[in-house]
Order: sequence, then C-alpha cells, then structure tokens
Amino acid sequence: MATIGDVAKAAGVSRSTASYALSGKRSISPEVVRKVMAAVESLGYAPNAGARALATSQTMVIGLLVQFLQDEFAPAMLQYMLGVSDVARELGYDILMVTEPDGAKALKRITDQRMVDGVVLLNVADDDDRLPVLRAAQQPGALVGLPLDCTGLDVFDLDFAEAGRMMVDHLAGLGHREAVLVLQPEHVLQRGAGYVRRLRDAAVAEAALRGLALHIEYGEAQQPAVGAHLVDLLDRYPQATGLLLHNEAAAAALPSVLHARGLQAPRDLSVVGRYSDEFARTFSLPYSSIESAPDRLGRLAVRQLVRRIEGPALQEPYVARLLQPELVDRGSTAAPLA
Amino acid sequence: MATIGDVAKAAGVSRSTASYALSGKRSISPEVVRKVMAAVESLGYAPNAGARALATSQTMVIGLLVQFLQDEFAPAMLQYMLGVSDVARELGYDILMVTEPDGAKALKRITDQRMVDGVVLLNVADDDDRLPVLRAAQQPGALVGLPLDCTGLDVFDLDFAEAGRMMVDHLAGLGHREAVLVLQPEHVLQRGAGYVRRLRDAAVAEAALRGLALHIEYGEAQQPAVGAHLVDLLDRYPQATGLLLHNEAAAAALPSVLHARGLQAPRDLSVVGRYSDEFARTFSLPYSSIESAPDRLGRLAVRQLVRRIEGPALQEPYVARLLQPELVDRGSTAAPLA
DNA sequence: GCTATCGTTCGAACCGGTTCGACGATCTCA
DNA sequence: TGAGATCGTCGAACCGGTTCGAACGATAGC
Repeated sequence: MATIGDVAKAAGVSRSTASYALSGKRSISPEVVRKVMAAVESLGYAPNAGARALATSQTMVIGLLVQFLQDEFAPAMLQYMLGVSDVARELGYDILMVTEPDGAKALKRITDQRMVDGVVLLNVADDDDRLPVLRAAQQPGALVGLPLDCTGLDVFDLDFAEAGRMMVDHLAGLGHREAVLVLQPEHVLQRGAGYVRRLRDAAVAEAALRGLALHIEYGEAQQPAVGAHLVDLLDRYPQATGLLLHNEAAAAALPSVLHARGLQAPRDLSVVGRYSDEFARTFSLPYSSIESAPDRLGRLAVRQLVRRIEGPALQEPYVARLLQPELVDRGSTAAPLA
Repeated sequence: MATIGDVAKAAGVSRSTASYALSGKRSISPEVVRKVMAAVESLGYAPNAGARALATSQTMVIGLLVQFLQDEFAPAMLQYMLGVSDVARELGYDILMVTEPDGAKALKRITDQRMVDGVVLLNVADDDDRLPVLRAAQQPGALVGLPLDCTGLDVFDLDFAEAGRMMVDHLAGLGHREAVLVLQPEHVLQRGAGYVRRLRDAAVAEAALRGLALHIEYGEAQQPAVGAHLVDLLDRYPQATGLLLHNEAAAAALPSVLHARGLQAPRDLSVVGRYSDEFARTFSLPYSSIESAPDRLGRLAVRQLVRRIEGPALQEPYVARLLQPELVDRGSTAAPLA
C-alpha cells in the first residue's frame, strides 16, 4: 500500500506538504495540489486509518452497543441499527457493532482502547450496568431507551407513558368500560425494561381517571404459549370489549386466535396495539396501533452524539427527548355493543 | 489516558520491557512482570487501538458488509449478523458493520484504509459488484451466498438446489402429481439472487424426473398483494394438491388465506416451505419446511476468514461449502385425496 | 581465571499519518 | 531601498505502540 511518503515522493514535495495539500489546512499552490492529487490517483493512495487515528486521536468510528435479549423482538432492533448506521455514514462515521452479552465490559473495552469516538447504547434498561462505565469514559454517549437516572446523558425514547394514555383514551372515548392490556412477559419488566412499566402505569392511571376497568396481563414470549394465553384471556374476561396489546408476539398471533373463535374486530372486540409501523407492515396486521419509527430514534441519537463529539467545547445541557407516539387508525376499534 | 510509557515509568522499567512483560514475547523476570502488571492495574492502562494497529498492521476488526434490500426478509439478515458477531468476538475480533447501499465503494474504503483485517460479505449475488473489489484488496474475505464465479474466495451457503429437490421429492413421494412453487418476487431473481434460481431449476428438474406437474409462480413482496396472489393461485390451479413456498412473506400470510377459504393443511392441501427455523418459530408457522440456520453460515464464514487472516502463509485451497438442508416435518403434508 | 552462554533489559528505529515552527521568496508600502 | 507582512514549503517532532539489535551481569564450562 502506498503511504503519504510515496505520494510526496511522486509529487516531488515533502510529506508535510502532501498532507496539507490533501487536507487543505494550509494554503498550498494550485500547481503542487495538482501534482499531489495526480500522485494520489496514480498510486491509489488511501490514508491508513490507524495512523490517522493515532495522530489526530479521532477514529471516525461510533460504537453501537446492542443487546439481543431472548425476549426482545429482534426485528425492531434491526430498525434502530439501520437508523444509526445510515446517519453515521452520512456524517462520515463508521459503526463498530458490539453484541456481547456483557455490554458493560464491551463498552469499557472499546472506549478504553480508543476504538471509537463515541457510543450509542440501544436497549437501555432502568438501571443499566453500562451507564456507570459510560459516565466514567472520556467519550460522549447517546442512549436509546430511558433509564431511571439519566443525568449527564443524552437520551432518546418513545414516550411510552403517553402511548399508554393514548390507548386507554381511545377506547374510553369510544365508550368501552372494560378492557385487557397485554404487556410484555413479566420477566422483561423484572429485567428492568422501563418502557413496559411506564406504559403500564400511565395506562392504569388513565383508566382510573376515565372509569375504564383495565385488567393487566403479562404475555408469553414463545409460541405456542402466546396463542394459548390469548385464548385463555378471552375466556377469563368475557365482559371485556377492548384489547390493548403491548406485545409483538401477541399481536402477530391474535388474527388466527380471533379467527379460530369466530371473532372479528371491531365487531366483537376492539383491538389497539403498540408496535412499530415496520412490524405492522411486515405482518400486515389489521389493528389500529400506536406506532413509532425506531429508526428515527437511532437517527436522533447519532445526530446528537456527533454534535457532542465534534463540539466538545459546547457544554450544551443534556437532552432527554421523548418522541410523541401516533395512533394509526386501521378501523379495528368501535363503540362496544350495548 | 495512560500510555505504555506511563506504565513503564511507574514500574521503573523501559517502554520496551513493559511491552514485552505484557505480551510475553520475550522472557522477563517475574519480579518485573509483577511490577508492570501492578502499574497497569493502578493506572487503568489499556493499549491504544490505533497505535497498535499502526505498529502491528493488525486491527483485530472484521468488516461485515450487509445490504438491506427492500425485498429481502430483514430478520433473517439479523441472524447472519449475530452468528458473525458472536464468533468474531470469541476469536478476539470486533465487527465494523457497513450497511451502505453502495457496497463496492464501502468495501474499497474500509480495506484501502486498513480499517479491518478481513471482511465478510452477506447477501452475495450472482454477479456481485463487491467481488472485483474484494479480489483486488490485499485482505481475505468470506462470502455468505454463492456467486457465479467464486474462484479465489471462500464461500458458504445453503444448498438451495438440494432444498428444491427435497421439497419436490417429499411431495412426489407422497403421491402428488400437481403442485405450485411460490418463489421470491421476480425482481429478486433479476437482481441476481442466485439462490432463487438454483432452488427453482433444481425443483423443476426433479419434478420432471418424478412426473410432478410443477407450476412456477413468483410471489409478491408487500402485503396485501402477497395474500391476494395466494388466493389467485388457489383459483388458477384447482388441480394442484401441493404448495411449495420459497417466500417468507407468503408463508406468513398463508395461514389466514387458508383459513378464509376453509382449507386445511394437509387435508385439502399439502404445504412445504423453505425458511429458517427462527422464522418458523417467530411466526409459529405450522408447515413442514426445509430449514437452515443462518447464524451457522455466519459462524462458518468468520471461522474460515480468521483462519486466513492469521495464517496468511497457508495457501489452503479455497472452500465453497454448501450446507445440507434439513426437512422438518410439522405434519402439513400427506398423500393427496384420490 | 578467562571465555562462552544465557537470561534480562534497554535504546532506538519504525509503523504512517498530522502539525508546529522556521525559513526563503515574493510582495507591499513607506 | 529596506522593513515587514504574506505565501508556500520543509524539517522535525509527535501520537503510542512493537520489535530488533545490542549491552549488561550472572552463571557455566574449561
């Protein structure tokens, strides 16, 4: 591989001149610039990333910490990742993807070794063990997912509390008096996934306010238990006229469950879900839902991260941005039969 | 951040001695090793990745080139990626994930700049434009997906031809005489995705051999067209007693289509698909299918890649490994009604 | 007692960039 | 015409590791 020394030699100038000709950080005569460019072209020169990182202490790489938990819905994760990757490239950064189960250790490794200029953490839990490491690191970080304590960090997430209120409001507004909310499996909550709690608590509070009897159920993670649980639900709450789903697996399984029982939405049951538009599209789900664009969260996180990387001087206050959810009406809800 | 110079100073030795104490590449007295280790510990020293890469010309990073094409089934992609990421970490490598649409350009960038020690290409097409770049690069690469010409490259893929034969054999063996094969949308084929062609051609040849009338159909990519197409199919081939699916979207949509028409598998129609076990599990698909573990392909590719990275001397012949598919019987096929 | 050997350590060079200070040439203006 | 500013370029130092060759003292061999 050609080095900048080779380029300089071929152009008949010193290494520093070649460097300045390429970076434009000092004025160099057009003549020399032309010769350097020609040399770069003919030698196929590309700067060595390691050497440049050493000299500038900038890697132009962003770390992306993903955690694949068995009970998370994987395709949604992919959406976040693509958003992150897209924007990073637009801004000139590459992505170092880390999927190790021990995220804290991995984060320490890539920041300590200066492999990256900053990191994006996906799947942040209430009391995420990566946060102390991130705070101690000399590098900026952006979170997707709202932890309990987010001081000193930039955080992006969907406003799950608002989503919970919206679902309840929607059904209550149509006149429903009793409904079931199917959440993620209980161990997701126990693991510290705050979004489940936030949606649940807001939904419960709103239901109390609106006079809706809301039954809380924690769904199953794996088929066929998911379907069985739904069937069981329908038996246990015969009076319920509304079904709220915050559980992708349950949403995917519901059509055939209803089919099998001869039920139709919204005729026999009003159904409203909470999942990403991508998910709804892939499965062609016929249910109204509170949607979010996970890639958008990824994009926002990277934009903010790069702002911090490139303007370390600016001690902007940290942001905690909660995106407003949106209800997409697919006609699966209606006023209950008297 | 502490450098090795700081460690050396703290331990009262020279930089080179500190380096050797850590790497063990020369014998160093136990006494000194202990002091160096203590210094590392107390200073929190971690070697700078850029500096090390510069000195050793090894980055300990593997490039992962992913292409997200609209009509590919994204979750499967994730499986490949996780397999790659897992094994890479086991072997001490990190992953630089690149998702740019222009894969050839991206590949050139990361290899020319020596950001990686080698690359894994996912989604390799018949005449992939990344291959010339890879062949010209000074770095080893491994492919997941079989291109037309794979000389000089290590390739891993499922044996789609065998999968096609297995599906046909299975139905023919049960006594079916007429069946429909639903493939990926036609533009997937035109884009150069060889696996569709290989499965199709092998299925057609085997059908001819076994005396099965096989109708070839190219499915739709997006809902609700997918479902409509299936409905249309059932009308157009009333004599067909078998349905072969090589199209995830169609497989996901089929249960409700059959339901709506009051058809049951295998009573009215024998169904056999071709998709990953992960996919079958997520959607709880009740169909027998030819399964593959995409993460296994990713793992194999990385293992082979690392072998080449670390033993560049060994000019082992290049491997083209096609995994044997496996038919998982879920009872959705039976002998046709006389 | 002198030399050969070995184990241990050090100094210096190198990897390939970037950047600072200096220097000569040209230009400006008094 | 000479002082001072400006422009373009160069040499050298530096980033933080690794590695080669040499030097050192201690031990072994004769």
